[in-house]
Amino acid sequence: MTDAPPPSGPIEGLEDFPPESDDAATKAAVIAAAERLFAINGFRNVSVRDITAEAGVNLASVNYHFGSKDALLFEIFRRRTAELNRERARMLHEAEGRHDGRPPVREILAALIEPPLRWSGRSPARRIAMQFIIRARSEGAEAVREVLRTDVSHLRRFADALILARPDLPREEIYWRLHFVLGMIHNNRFAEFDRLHVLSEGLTRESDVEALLRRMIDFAEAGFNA
Amino acid sequence: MTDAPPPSGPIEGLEDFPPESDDAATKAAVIAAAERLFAINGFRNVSVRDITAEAGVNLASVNYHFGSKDALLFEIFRRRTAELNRERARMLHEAEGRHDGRPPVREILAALIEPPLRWSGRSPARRIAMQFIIRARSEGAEAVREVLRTDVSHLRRFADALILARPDLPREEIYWRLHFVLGMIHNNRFAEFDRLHVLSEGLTRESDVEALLRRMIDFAEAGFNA
DNA sequence: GTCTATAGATGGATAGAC
DNA sequence: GTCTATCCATCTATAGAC
Repeated sequence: MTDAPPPSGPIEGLEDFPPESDDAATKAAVIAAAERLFAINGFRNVSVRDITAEAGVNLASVNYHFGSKDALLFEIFRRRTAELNRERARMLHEAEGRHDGRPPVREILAALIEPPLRWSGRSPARRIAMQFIIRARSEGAEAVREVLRTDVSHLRRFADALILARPDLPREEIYWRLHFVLGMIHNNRFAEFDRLHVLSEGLTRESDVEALLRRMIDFAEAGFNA
Repeated sequence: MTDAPPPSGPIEGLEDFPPESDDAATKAAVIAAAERLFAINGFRNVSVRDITAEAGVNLASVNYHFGSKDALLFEIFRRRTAELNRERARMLHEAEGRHDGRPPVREILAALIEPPLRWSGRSPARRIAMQFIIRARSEGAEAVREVLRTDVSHLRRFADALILARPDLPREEIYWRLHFVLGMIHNNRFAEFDRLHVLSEGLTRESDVEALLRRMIDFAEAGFNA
């Protein structure tokens, strides 16, 4: 399963969960290892044994610190999505500041799209975190799916901003178009990029995040203003 | 796992795999049951025991007829996607016939979007089939992912048609926009619809397939022509 | 070709010593 | 809090009688 378990020393992806005690160091190592393995191999292909081996900690520590494998996944998912949505909210807030509380559609969409895109292009740790979120969304256990189905708090303000920006559109239309934009975002998986790469015979390069970002926002804005 | 194992009699979803012999009847029952359970509960939450119980056949028959659980999933996936892509190809072919071999962007996108959308809205069996495809795409085993990554034969003619329709656009741009449209399509899952329903406070009704179809094509066309 | 019984492997979780 | 050893449930896959 894992080909290159890192020895000791600083663990990739740890930067966002700085250990504050010896206890927290173990938790952080487990989280970093689990996030990486889940992101790369998928949830059902990673066992607790894989995680603890990769983290260089004891097999029992997952259950000791998190309660269960599912609870571990859930905790990582909540942390990462909270972090991501904070970035999005901040960008939206800034756009509102620039436009008297009524930013145009393009800036609202940029606030929604940019953070996940930048995560995908920044450090390896960030790319891992983003792929983890994307995979957890579709492969996660019941708890994750429950949150997905019912927690829309982070989307509410985006929907409201869009309604304010386009008061002429029926609200129903706004929601659907937001749904389409989210679909575009969630489709940014490794596998889909690979496929696109094959189809385009190497023409598409997802590593050029700035270009991809511009393309996505152009497309989404035009669709939204159809 | 399964709450209502159907008794004997015609099995839902069987219509597309008409049994041609007694032997094929068992295969068809297994396929129908597996497709339904996978679509509703997800791949990792359905065991071979669940499938054979639901199908009313012997536990061993999955391995006897298909070789393994993974191979069963793979066979259903191949059948269904082949069927779906035949419909898409036919629609594209017809559009080409109407426009001297160079249909406009809107009709090309319609040929891509309409079949999966109509599956989602037609019979319960078709809706199940569509959800199965969507779930298998993200939860499937290695064989499915391998096909996803490398098999682009069904997309090739759509990409070519789009290039022909928009010779002014860089080909790279065409491929990316096609990727965005595919993202919109793949996002039509039960869970996403549920979430949208919560967000819109019941305003969105995915059961109105005609309206959703028009919305999707409008959005995609505008995005493509940005 | 069906079915029962079970092999064989995996993996989540935990007890209990340190 | 860590670690080893191990329990135990679950599941896929198969052997072998019919």
